[in-house]
Parts: sequence; structure tokens; C-alpha cells
Amino acid sequence: MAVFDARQQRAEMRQDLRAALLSAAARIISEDGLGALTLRRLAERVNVSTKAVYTLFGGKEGLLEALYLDAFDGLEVFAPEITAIASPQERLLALARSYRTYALDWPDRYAVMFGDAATGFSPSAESRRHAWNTTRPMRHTLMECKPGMSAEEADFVMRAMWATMHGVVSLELRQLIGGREMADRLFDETLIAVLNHFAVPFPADLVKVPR
Amino acid sequence: MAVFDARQQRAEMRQDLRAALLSAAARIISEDGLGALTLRRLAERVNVSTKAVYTLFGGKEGLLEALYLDAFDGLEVFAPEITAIASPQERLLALARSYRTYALDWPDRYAVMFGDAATGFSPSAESRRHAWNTTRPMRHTLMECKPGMSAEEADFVMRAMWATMHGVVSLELRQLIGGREMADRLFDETLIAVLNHFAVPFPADLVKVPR
DNA sequence: CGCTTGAGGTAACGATGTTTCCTATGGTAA
DNA sequence: TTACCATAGGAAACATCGTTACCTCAAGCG
Repeated sequence: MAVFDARQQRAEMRQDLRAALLSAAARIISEDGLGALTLRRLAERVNVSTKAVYTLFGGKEGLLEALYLDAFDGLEVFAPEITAIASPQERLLALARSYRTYALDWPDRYAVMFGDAATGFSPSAESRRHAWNTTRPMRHTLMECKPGMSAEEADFVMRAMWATMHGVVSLELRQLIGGREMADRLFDETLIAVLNHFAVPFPADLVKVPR
Repeated sequence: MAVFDARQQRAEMRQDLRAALLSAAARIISEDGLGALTLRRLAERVNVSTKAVYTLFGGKEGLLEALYLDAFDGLEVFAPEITAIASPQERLLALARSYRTYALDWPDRYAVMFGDAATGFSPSAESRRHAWNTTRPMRHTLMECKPGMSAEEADFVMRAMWATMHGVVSLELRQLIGGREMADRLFDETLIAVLNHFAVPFPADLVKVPR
């Protein structure tokens, strides 16, 4: 009993340290960008040595993979406020817009999710599957918008939506799109273009686009 | 005269060294990825010291900016073979597909164009304008597809196309899309969805999409 | 011909990810 | 209980990175 408690306490401390490192890393990234995430700086902030990152994550690559998973999980944090919306169409639109808001609010977290190979990190197949799974609420809402839609079709349309959302957001973050209102229109219109193409009922007046 | 020749020869050697560094850098990136591009390795391959990169580019960031511009210029290399196509619609489709081919053939060059801030490099406003200018042939073809289209509208539709193309290609490169044939369909269908949405005449049977 | 200017090599500097060595603490078998 | 052992984590060294003083030296100038 005492032994079990001690073991459990050790496991908890391990988890606590892991969580502390992850949150500190996320904070560093939010504050000074992904390039500022250094093992020494991270360790100093949590008051441990850099070795802790190796025992817990196996190195910086493992740390980045954990941050990758956390960043995708963060996408779902918006869901609670949105699931209350009755209309599936409005809910789908809200989910899509929250995706963009998330990316614009935490561009460096988004960079972890879609950053290139310069970081030396490439997510594992399992992590990529996890990333895809975070689109489940959106796929579910999508099927509510078009009853009778097969799961395969929903998957395909979801990928199309994801691609267009990511495309607009990615170009916007790199300032390859004009201004904010241009990106607003672009996001809504490409979204509605894809939904219309796949015959997903979507009232056009839902998206207020000045033409 | 002899003075001018000598000066010209010096300038030429400068340009030669600059070109040699750029091509060697591109080769290193193609061979071992963007993370393998090191000033020491680059200098060794061209048989100069790392200082040459500083006098010619001002540092690694300047080198990356030059590679950024070159990578976008590489997009237009496909144009000559494509401009021969008579039908504007088929030409537009060919241009779009060549964009994807370019990205899939040189993923690391594409990473330089759209890589995140982890490299510590962010293109200047002028470089971004140059990047946008490489879409000119596509915009021109777009206007041929829909006579009477204003330049502003063409710009907007071009941005929508770019976003969807980049979105699909980006997810594909990160293996966030199923297989090759899935990405094939996704690319063509999102493209046609956008063009249809903006009322660009585009024969549906031009894109062979098994439904 | 003496002077200046600038490109480019050498070597050092600070910082990074990683590894090696060591310590100490908690669990385990006799 | 006691002696052994496994493991987490700290300290410091290592290889490598981008960068920068410092120097050399050849080309252009009066």
C-alpha cells in the first residue's frame, strides 16, 4: 500500500514534470517563436537540467512530437462553445472559422503542426493519424449538413475543406494574401465553393461576402 | 579598356561564385534536405570559405532569401512547354498541375518557399511581391478563360486557386492525405470547385474524376 | 611607386543538441 | 534488515552550428 502510493507518487511527479515541460515549451514558443525553443532555456525555466527532456521525450524531436499532438488537441478546445449551435450549417461555419482563428492567434503553434523539415522533426504515422482524428467533430457536423452522406464521402469532403482552410491560412500567415478583409472573403468563399461543389446544402446568405 | 575588362572579369567571377553557391546549395537541399544545408558544408563543396557567403549574401538568411526567389522562379520553368497549348482551359489546368508536380518533385525546395519560421528566415516584402509575380502567367491564362474579367477579379480568383493548390499539396507532402489517387482527385476537384464558384467557364469533362 | 579598398581565408566565440559520467534515491532479493 | 541494483536526473564535455575579429593580399588610384 505504502509502496503503491510511493510508486504512484513517482509516476505523478513524472507526469507533472512532463506537463510542466510541455506547457513551458508552449509558452516559450508563444512568446518568442519556435526558433527560441531551446533545451537549455526550457530546462532553466522549469529548473531542471536538459537531461530531463531526454529521459521524458528522448530528445528535442520527441518534445516537438508531443507539442505537435498538443497543438492539434488545442483545435478541439473551441468545440464546447460551438456544439451549442443548433443549425449544422452554422456550426460547420463556426468550426471552420475557429480553425482559422486558432491559426492566427497562435501562429507558432500552427508552425509546429505544419512546419517544414528544417526543424528535423517529422511526425510519426500514429501522430498523423491523431492529427486527422481531430477533424472528427467537423466531419460529424458535415454529415449532419447532408443527411445520407457516406462516411467515405464525408472523409473526402473533409479533406477538401481542410486543404482549402489550410491553404488560405497558410498563405495568410506568410503574408502572401492582401489584407485582412481579403483573407476574410477568400476563406469564406473557398469554403463555400468546396461545399457547393460537393452538393452540401449551404445557404449562400450564411456567408456575408460583399461582391 | 583593359581596366574595364578586368573590372568586368571581376564582376563576372563574383556572379559565377554566387551562382555556384546557389546551385550547390540547391543540390545539397535536394540531396539531404533543408536541414543539411550548412555554411561549412556548402563552402567546402564550392572550395571556398564560409566567409564568401557573408560577402555575397550577408549571411545564411540572405542565402535563404536568394534560394526562396530561385525556387519561385523555378515554377515558371514549366511555362514554355505549356504556352503551346491552344485552349486556355487546358492551359490553366496544365499550369495548375505543373505547380503540384514541381512541389512533389522538389519537396525541399517547396519547403524553402513555404517553410516556417524555424529557419529564422522571413522573406522581405519585395521577395513576397516577387513570389506573387510568378503567378502572372496563370492569372493571364485565367483571364483568357473568362473574357471580360477585371484584373482585380483575376487577382482574387488567382489567390483562391493558389490557396487551394497550396493547401492540397501541403497536406499531401505532410502525408495528411490518403494515397496518390486520393490527392489526384482532391487537387482536381478543389480546383474545379473554385473555378466553378467564380463562374469561370470550365468544361467538367476536362478533369477526369471518377465519382 | 606608395596607399587604400575590399574580397576572402583562418581561427576563435557563443550557442545549440547530444552524450558521457556520476550521484543519489527508491525498489528488490537474501 | 541489509546489501545490491536499476533508474532519474545533474554537471560537464563534445561536435557542430552561425557568426565575427583579424589578417592577407591583390587590384585600382594619385
